[in-house]
Order: sequence, then structure tokens, then C-alpha cells
Amino acid sequence: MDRFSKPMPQASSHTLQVALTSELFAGLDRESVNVILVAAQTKRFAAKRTIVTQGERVTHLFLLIKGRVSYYKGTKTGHELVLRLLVPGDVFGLGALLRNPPLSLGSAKAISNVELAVWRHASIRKLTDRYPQLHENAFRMLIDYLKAYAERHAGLLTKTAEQRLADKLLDLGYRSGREHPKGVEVEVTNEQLGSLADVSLFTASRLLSGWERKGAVLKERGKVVIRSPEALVVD
Amino acid sequence: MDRFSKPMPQASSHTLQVALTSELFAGLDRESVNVILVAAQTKRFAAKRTIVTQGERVTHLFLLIKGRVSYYKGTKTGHELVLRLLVPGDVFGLGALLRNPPLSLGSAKAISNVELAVWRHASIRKLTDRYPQLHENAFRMLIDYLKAYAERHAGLLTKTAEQRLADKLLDLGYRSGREHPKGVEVEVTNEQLGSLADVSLFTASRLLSGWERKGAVLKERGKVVIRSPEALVVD
DNA sequence: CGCATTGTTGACAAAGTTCAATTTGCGTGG
DNA sequence: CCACGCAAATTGAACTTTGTCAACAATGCG
Repeated sequence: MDRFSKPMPQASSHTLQVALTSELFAGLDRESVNVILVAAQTKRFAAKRTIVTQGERVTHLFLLIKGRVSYYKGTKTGHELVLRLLVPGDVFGLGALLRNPPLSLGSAKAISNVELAVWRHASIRKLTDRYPQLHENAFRMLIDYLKAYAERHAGLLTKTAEQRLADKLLDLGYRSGREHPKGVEVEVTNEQLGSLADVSLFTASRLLSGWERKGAVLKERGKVVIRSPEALVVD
Repeated sequence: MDRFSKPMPQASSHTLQVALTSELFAGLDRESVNVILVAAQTKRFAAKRTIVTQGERVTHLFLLIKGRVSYYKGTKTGHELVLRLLVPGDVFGLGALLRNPPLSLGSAKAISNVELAVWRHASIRKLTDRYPQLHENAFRMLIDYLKAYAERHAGLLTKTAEQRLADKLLDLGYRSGREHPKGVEVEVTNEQLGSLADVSLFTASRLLSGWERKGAVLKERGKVVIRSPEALVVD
């Protein structure tokens, strides 16, 4: 195996594109990210398939390339608490960076058909040795999640259902909105949105209807089009 | 300065004792922990003093040696959301392990007179280079906090105020309970307990009174004595 | 002893949840 | 291409838990 005889392996350009936007690879140059990506496997899951299960050991690190994933926590009473709706560039399974990975704190489920870059525990460990920046980034992401959580929690105690729902809808629009002739289109059901905002799906339905009457949003099954974000901001 | 002429510096035995119980030093041997501790400064704060302030850059890592600290998040509406009551062995300021430390997500306030071991950013960075286990431990702790948070959040949606309050009281008893002729004594005010369980201080007062009538607890100003933990467990 | 902190209790209100009954939209298979 | 059936959304009505506010009591520090 002569080092001159073989071209450098390349990750698909779309995958590379997405990875470069991920916080996990912040501060790493294009080549390094490419090296890291070629160590990953590409996996696909059909809509509604479970990708990781709460309570099982975290043996893989995932980077979402295409589609949407719901990361949620099941509760004893059967409720599903959606922790975050993941969009391309988001990662999950950060526990796999540890020598002895912990048990997963939630489950991940494909909402649409999805494509993921997947690293096995052993290979991501090797990569973090070689690129310590990865560890640094992952650490920072955890702190950011913690911060986001504390805020969500504080919001639950101090804001009204309407404010929380509006906040989440706008956040989703920002993170995963699509162009639409009348505004920004967000793919989300009342139930998902409600769970993210810690509001029942009924309340979500009522509030959205109210906004629609005011002309702030349009609704379709499984979608919301934000027409005037200003109308949703309270302050 | 001859390396044979000077005895090895030693951390105070009590400090070492506490440090060895801390998750942050899990898997490190006594000598290593000692080396790490001598790089720290000992600081004392009087009751009610603020130790770190939300929103300021995290420039120091703290290990609580003696006393109690409240780690909380202030909200715009003036509420204080207590994230955790810290007891000896607990740490805060984990963000200081990052090269560019983030802003603090909460504030820390001394409840009693406290003693802390404190590392400056630069020195803790040197230590993590020398003892990578520190990084590993900190990472795991963040994941554990995240898990605890998700559970607290889920509890808020699925459990009653009574269950949540009971859970927190028992958790505190376990983490920081003291012997008492009639049971386990916990130093906590209704307000603190209420905030930890996401319950108003009035509801906390009412529930505790109810338990006292049933003989499950005894109350004194600033203290609760748990007489029969079983009576508080619901299942 | 006086004052600040902590705790108590009642009356009341409000914000959302729950449940049930329907309706609407959409993909699929005959 | 139509009909079936599931998933998503709607709407009303009753209910309930908990927070809010106010007035007051007790505790203990300096």
C-alpha cells in the first residue's frame, strides 16, 4: 500500500457540508473534518424507526445529515417528553466519547426518513485522541444544553403557555424553517410543539388557532407557516 | 531548590478527605488528588455571600469543602430557581475546564459559612492536561446533571407537588442528612425546598404540616427531621 | 428587646388539563 | 380511482391543582 498510489478518501460533499456547520466540528479545518467523516458509517432509517433507546448503553455517536429526529424521554406515566427536535448538523450520543459510556438518558426516533453519520465507540475514541478539539466542543455543547434546559425550566415557571409555545415555534423556524411563499414553513405537529413547550396538545391547538385567526400563522396538517414572527413576540 | 531538600507539600487532611469522595476525582489515586489540591487556593465565604454570579465568565473551578451553597438561576420575573443545593464534595464552575470558558448559567451563594478549594482557569487547564481523567470525570458529571434535569422536568409534568417535594426531601436527607435522636435532620427552609421541588413556599408549608400531623416529619425553623421516610414514598 | 427572617392559614382566582365527541386530511390497497 | 382507516386536529365543558395575596404568628439573632 504505497501512500502515493491511492487517492485520499473523501466524504460525500453533502455530508461534509452539513458536518462543517455542526458545533461538534467547530474550529476544525476542512481536512480534519474529512478525516473524521471517513471513519464514520452512513446509516439510513425510515420514518418512525427508533434509532437509540433510553436506558441502553451509548455505544455510538450520531451526526444527523438529512431528515429530522426527535430526541425524547419516556416517563412512567406514558408521557413522552420531547427534549429536542434534531435537524441536520445536530448530534446525539455524546456519551460515546467517554471511556465507559453511560446509559442513554433518552430515545431517538426518526420523524422523517433520515440519514446519519455514525461512529462506533472505539473509533470515536481514537479520533478524540487525535483531535482534542472534539472533546472540547462536546464539553461545550453539554454546557449549552444544560443552559438551555435551565432556561426551559425557568420558562415553565415564569412564562405563560402562549409565550413558551411562541418561543419554541420561533426557535424551530430559525433552526429548521423552510422557504414558503407566505413565510417560513416549519414541519411540526401540534403534539410535538406542545411537548417541546410543555403544553398539552389541546392548548397548542387552541393557541395556534388563535394565531391563525389573527393572521400570524397558517396551518396545515403537520406544518405551520409563520407569517409574521413579530406578532408572536411578546416582550 | 534541591528536590530532596523539601518535603512534599500536603493538602489539609480534611480537604483531602472530602476531595476523595468527589466524583470529579473518581479513579484518581490519593497522591494525584493531593497534587491537584495543592494547586488550589482555599477560600472562605460568610453566609449569604455570593460566590459566582450568573452571566459572568467562568474563570474558576470550585470544590466545596465545608458548609452549604445554593446554586440557582435568576429569572426576569425575579424568581430564583434553585438548581441544586451543594454539599461538601460537590463542585461548580466546570466551564473553567474549557479553553474559552463560557458564561455562568447560574449564581452560587453561600448558605452557611463555607470553605472552598479554588483553581484558577490557567492552573486547572494545566492539571487536566496532566490528568486527563479529570476531563473524563467532568464530562460524565455534565451528562449526569443533564439526566437529573430531564428527570426533574419530567417529574414536573407527571408527578404531583407532594411527590416532588417528598422526592427532594428524601434526596437531601440522603446527600446531607445529619443524625438526630428522632430521625434524619435536614437543614433546609420551606422556601429552598419548595424551589427545588418546583412548588411555591406556601404549598411546601402546607404539605410539610400535613406530614407532621401524620407523624412522618418534625419541623423546626430552618430544619426538617425525617422520622419515617417510608411514609413519604408513594410508588 | 426589637426586628428581620421564617413559617402559617384562609379565601380566592386563574391557567391549563382532561375527557369525549367529532372532523379533517391523507396515504394505501383493492 | 374510490373507499377505508389511521393520524392529526378541533372544540366545548367541567374540573382541579396550585399559585397568589393578605394578614398574622413565631422564632431567634444581635
